[in-house]
Amino acid sequence: MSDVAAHDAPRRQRNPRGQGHRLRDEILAGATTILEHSGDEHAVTLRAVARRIGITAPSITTHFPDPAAIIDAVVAEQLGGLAERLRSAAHSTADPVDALQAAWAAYLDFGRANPAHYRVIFERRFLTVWDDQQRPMTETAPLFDATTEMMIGLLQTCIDTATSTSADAFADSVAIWYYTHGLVALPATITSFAWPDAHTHLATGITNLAHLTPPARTRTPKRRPPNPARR
Amino acid sequence: MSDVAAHDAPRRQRNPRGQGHRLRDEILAGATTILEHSGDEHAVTLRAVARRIGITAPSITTHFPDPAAIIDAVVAEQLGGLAERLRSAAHSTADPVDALQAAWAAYLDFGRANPAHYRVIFERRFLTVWDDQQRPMTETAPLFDATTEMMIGLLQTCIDTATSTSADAFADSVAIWYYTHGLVALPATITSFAWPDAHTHLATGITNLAHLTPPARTRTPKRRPPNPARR
DNA sequence: TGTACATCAGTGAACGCGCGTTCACTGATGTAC
DNA sequence: TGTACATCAGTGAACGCGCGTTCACTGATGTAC
Repeated sequence: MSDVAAHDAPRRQRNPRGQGHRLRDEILAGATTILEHSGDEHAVTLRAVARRIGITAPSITTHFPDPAAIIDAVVAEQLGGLAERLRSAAHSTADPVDALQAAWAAYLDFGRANPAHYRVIFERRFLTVWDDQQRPMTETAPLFDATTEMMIGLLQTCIDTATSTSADAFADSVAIWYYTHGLVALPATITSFAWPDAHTHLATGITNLAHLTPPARTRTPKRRPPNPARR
Repeated sequence: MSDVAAHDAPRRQRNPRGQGHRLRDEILAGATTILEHSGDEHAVTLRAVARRIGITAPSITTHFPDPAAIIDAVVAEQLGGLAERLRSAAHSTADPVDALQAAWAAYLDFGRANPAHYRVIFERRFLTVWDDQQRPMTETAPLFDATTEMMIGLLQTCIDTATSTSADAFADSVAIWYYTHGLVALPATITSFAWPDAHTHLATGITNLAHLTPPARTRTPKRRPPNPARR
């Protein structure tokens, strides 16, 4: 009936002896697809994933204790993808201001292109970077730290090259993060509001929050009707 | 077993004839409590709400067709509470800049004091302000519009009194909204990161994004360790 | 003032569904001798 | 080179659970006459 059910794998060849761990990747891929199509992490059940990749539900237990563990693994994978995009964008130019803008634009693009994955990373009740016993998640924690450090470093470089008058690269980077998160998340939730153009808004927001010095991007004020138009 | 189950209502007196609609309020209150305690909208099931207020599940159907309708009603109610707080804060002072700051500080406080209710308003997949047929939700839509207009008006007043150099009250109000949403939502999700003080951050963020003119609040730059501390 | 009836505000048992979990099993492939 | 056995990668039936939904019912209260 559902889009997900329509793509059930009909038949499947068993992995060769010693290659059972390959199923882990298939489970992850199946869960990622279900998440993307449904937009709801609760749609990722053991049985739904099993149906999709053509195995039985108990086979998943070997690799993941419960659905939450599958989501954790999807989060780790997606966070890796996001980190790679940010790093790539930051390295796309030698100009410090452009690098800062490009990295946050990549963050915005990732969030808009992958709303379900963005949600599961940044809107789940707890992003499991550290587990219940405050032990870092092996994959996620160093990646998370390295990425935040890189983003802060981009603003620090602007400060060091006198293209930003920011007095606190950490605090102002967090400010940019708050802003960009809202830019991704609010329009995704409230679809009936007439949100302004995201990329223009991002660029001017970063200019303001990062205290970028002229020549900064110019702002073009617009007239608007008394009530925001609806789609 | 759970906190929710521990508060099951043991006995209940039936509403007098003609007062059946009172049950609607009890259902709403029960759902609000479950949401607040569990932090998860999926915990609001017909049976869970029924257990909590001491009725049977089918009795709810008279008032709400399904759990989503209950959540919609909770959202409408909570949005009303938020709107009232914003309005009250905005009217607490005659100074335009203080009024702007106070209103957004009230937004921040609401989000931090009621994380589960904030989530269900602003992080559900769709905020049902308009329904499937693009008809406005009777209660929610006018309230939503009036509140956004009021918040934009606060910045417009700053512009009109020359305490803001903003050229676009709408765009810059949306910018503040993005920022404040991030300030509420990101620390709620990522609890292991050393977030800076929220109220200080909010005040300086608004100052920057609203182009408030001096005498503005001064920023006190801080040193920080190379890696953010963890709790 | 009685009395029969209608209505309202729910109850309580039963149903099917999808879920996670269990447990005995299957059948291909490698290994010991 | 055979053959018995162990291991691996799963299968498939069955279980109990909470869920939304159905349906016949109950019992108090108002209304018509």
